[in-house]
Amino acid sequence: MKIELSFTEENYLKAIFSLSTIKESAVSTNDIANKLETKASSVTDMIKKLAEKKLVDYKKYQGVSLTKSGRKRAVSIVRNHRLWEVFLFEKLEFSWDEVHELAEQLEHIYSDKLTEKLDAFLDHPTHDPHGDPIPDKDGNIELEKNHALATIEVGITCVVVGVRDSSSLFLKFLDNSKIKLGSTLKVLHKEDFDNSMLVKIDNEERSLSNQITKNLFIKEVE
Amino acid sequence: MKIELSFTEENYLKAIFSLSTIKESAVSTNDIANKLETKASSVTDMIKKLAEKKLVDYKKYQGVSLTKSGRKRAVSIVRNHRLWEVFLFEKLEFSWDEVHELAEQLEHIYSDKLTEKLDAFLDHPTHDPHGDPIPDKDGNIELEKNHALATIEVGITCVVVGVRDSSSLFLKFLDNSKIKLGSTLKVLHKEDFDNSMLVKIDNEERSLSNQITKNLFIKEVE
DNA sequence: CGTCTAATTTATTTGGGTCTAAAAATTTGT
DNA sequence: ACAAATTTTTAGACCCAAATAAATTAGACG
Ligand SMILES: [Mn+2]
Ligand SMILES: [Mn+2]
Ligand SMILES: [Mn+2]
Ligand SMILES: [Mn+2]
Repeated sequence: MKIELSFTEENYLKAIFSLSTIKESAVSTNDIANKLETKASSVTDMIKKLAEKKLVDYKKYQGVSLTKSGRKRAVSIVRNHRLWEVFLFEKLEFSWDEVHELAEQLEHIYSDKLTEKLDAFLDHPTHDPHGDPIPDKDGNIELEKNHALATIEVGITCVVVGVRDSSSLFLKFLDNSKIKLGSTLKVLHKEDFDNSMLVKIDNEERSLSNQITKNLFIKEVE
Repeated sequence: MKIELSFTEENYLKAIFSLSTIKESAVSTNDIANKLETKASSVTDMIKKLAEKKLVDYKKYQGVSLTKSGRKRAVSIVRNHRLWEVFLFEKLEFSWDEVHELAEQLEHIYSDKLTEKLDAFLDHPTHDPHGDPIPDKDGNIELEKNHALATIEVGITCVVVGVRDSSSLFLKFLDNSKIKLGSTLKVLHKEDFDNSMLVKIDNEERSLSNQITKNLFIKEVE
């Protein structure tokens, strides 16, 4: 019922999906090569294969975009990935910087039934441990125009809802800084010189570099 | 720290392990070929690769046996497999005839940490849903000289502790027959003609063919 | 038009796994 | 003990997925 794809093919679909949510237009060969750390020529090859299988629309030199079924497949991999991350984080008590790597493996174990059972077992979570939304069974994914902490005005209070950078390094830094999803923080000052920010968190004043504030997604609270 | 092996290499190790628990001596090329549904020549090829990697001891024409490290690896795959089966069966509520296929995939996701976390989450189970023993972290595995129901004398009462055949067909048959691990049954009669057996189960008399009694592991109760 | 950049083609490579057919070693049966 | 049968190993080839370097081409744009 669901065509067999290799891990690599699935990873290409995921990459194209993720790139096409950033810029709305067709995705370029180079961008994909870049993301997957491979060469443009390899990407062209793979794109042809995926086009054969009707997973992408492809016109030479015009970039590539997912078809209905390609998008569906990509989203289901993302759903799988994020559900496994929740499982690893909540049930097995892995830390949020460890889950991604394992989920990269687990996401390819494809079985609709497994995914749905897992989803039910986890009580239909809506977000993964990094604050990213989990697509529903039908492939609908909440597209939240996240704003980064960096964009917030002085005086506003907000709560952390996600991270842009899920690298182990950044996540560990946040752990050490006692910043996690749900943490409340108030912007006290923005430093024009280096774009760093002074915030109050846990009744403590802390300076966060632009590198950090760019990568923290927040929601304002009234 | 743990050498990378392909799925196929791991499956060969598992096959050799499983065959060498049956007959104590070195395992023959043909037996492996048979088990993995491949050709003897392919097996020889693979054995050489595994010997290179010091996972098996191999002398031409003398069959093959696992080295310490080969055995360790094989056992850890089996451990992984059976823990995932428990997870799928107990937590996700898959039926016992569905879990094996998925576990064949999941067993290859190798991460010591994942295995140990899973083990703890499941509360250190000792047996999988088919009654097979789960090796411990150090690779010790209970070798129970299982006897089949077929070998039991008339008049004895016993309890089902495992199955030899884990095929979906057999397991579904058992489900339909309301026979499961822990079921108690008493042998009323053995039919010499076709080796079938008359048993009392759930206060009901039932005739079980030799095909069935050969594949049910039991423990006598006093 | 000419030039630059991005994309594609082509020809090869690498790695993993398998197979057939023929040769060699071992086992079996008398 | 020896020929026949069986098992195992070799040698050579094939196939597939994926990647690459190098050469070529298309598009964009001043
Ligand atoms: Mn992730
Ligand atoms: Mn995530
Ligand atoms: Mn199994
Ligand atoms: Mn089992």
